[in-house]
Amino acid sequence: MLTAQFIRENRDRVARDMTNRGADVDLDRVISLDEQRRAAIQEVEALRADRNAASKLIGQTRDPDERNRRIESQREVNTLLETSEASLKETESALHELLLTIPNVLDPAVPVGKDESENVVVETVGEPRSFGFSPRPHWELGELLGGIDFERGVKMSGSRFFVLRGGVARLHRALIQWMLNSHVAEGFEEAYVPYMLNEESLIASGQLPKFRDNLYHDDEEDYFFIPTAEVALVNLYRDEIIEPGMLPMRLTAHTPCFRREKMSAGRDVRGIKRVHQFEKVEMFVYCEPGESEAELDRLVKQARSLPEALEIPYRVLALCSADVGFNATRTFDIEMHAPGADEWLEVSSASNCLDFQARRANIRYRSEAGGPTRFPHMLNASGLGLVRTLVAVMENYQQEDGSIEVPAVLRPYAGTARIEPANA
RNA sequence: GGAGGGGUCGCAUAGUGGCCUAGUGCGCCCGCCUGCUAAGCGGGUUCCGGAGCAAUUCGGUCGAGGGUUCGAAUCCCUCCCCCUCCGCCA
Repeated sequence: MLTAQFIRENRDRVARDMTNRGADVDLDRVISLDEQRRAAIQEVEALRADRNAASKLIGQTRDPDERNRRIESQREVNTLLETSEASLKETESALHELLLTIPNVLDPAVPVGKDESENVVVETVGEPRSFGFSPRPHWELGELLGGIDFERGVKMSGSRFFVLRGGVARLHRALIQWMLNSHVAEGFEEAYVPYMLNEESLIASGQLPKFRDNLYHDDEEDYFFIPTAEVALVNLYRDEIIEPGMLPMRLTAHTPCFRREKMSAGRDVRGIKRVHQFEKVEMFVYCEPGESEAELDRLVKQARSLPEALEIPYRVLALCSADVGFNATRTFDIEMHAPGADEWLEVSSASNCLDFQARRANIRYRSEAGGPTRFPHMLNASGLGLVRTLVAVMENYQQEDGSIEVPAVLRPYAGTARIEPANA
């Protein structure tokens, strides 16, 4: 989160960024609450200092009358203290709750725009494939191959659930394995993390309090299902001080992601591009503040190496001010081309969050033993999001008969070079 | 889920209402000494916040939150986590 102090000292910049994001934030209220808070702290602490001194004196007083007199007068002061403490607490929590709802500042390089249509394509690599026939969308391919079963997914769960079978399921799993190995080969440490986290963790990562509606929650145990591995990776070092020599720390994890997406029924309904449960391989970085810009470049480079290796056309977008997420200061998306439906599918989003999450999660680091503690910068990037990557592979590698050629890099994982229509 | 035991500074421990301004050892940091290293010697070392240009000073912090008290690491209540045994279980 942004601190009250930062907002006080950078009012104009913060106000401009909030406007460009389209976020309605009451900065005046932050500043006045912060003033109130600091005044209240001074009052409370002066009274507490009195009390401490008086108690000490009472402990040393031998004469019983004198002692009782002092206890009596301290009682009076204590009622004052109680009132002041209560009002300090109220002010502090009001300020804290407000600060938790304020998004990160924007990197000056972020293009200003009012919605996703103003995202900027910074690079397009490769030409959309041309076929000697009319390429099918993935839902047709899935049906033809017996590889994507929508009806049974809906039967056992509900709308926006699906089942993968046979070669398509293997291709899906192969992508995960291959992507994890690619990241590990580039120095990322693989991690396996819980899929259900407590409320504090979701606050630390920025999901709560604002985005409660997008999360699945177990009421009985008070666990939240992760909407992305990022949430778990942010919390790895929550309330810890990272020791010298550990940064930059680059991690990768494969997890399912659970999202309520109770948005507009009717949008992206066709196929499996927008579902409640999907797999994702995530990359995550903890680093020193001076390194985060370079780390963002590195993440984007690592993410785009995957469509490169798959030989699928893709493009890189710089998200505009209105589309950069709550936690991020700057974000690049990667979209792969899907020729069946002729559309660009978002398969990765790489963001620099600066120290925004580190402050929420109370994560600090030391660059040298005995040195001061500082907040590290944290970055995340999908590498890549499944289902959509699978869709892109299927649509790009489809053959006229509906079978799918397995991309060369995936063959060792999929154990086959071609996925044929089932039973036919 | 049941019964017991426990959570103190990076680690290990001491601490049963005021002498705790939380002691000691290890580790770590700075310095001294010594061809180098180790050892030795001296000093420092929880974390967070407020005020101040600063030296500094004040407050909070003994798993978390409440309570009792002039005063709580210490007493009481609730919750969380860990350990042992039992039950259940992929």
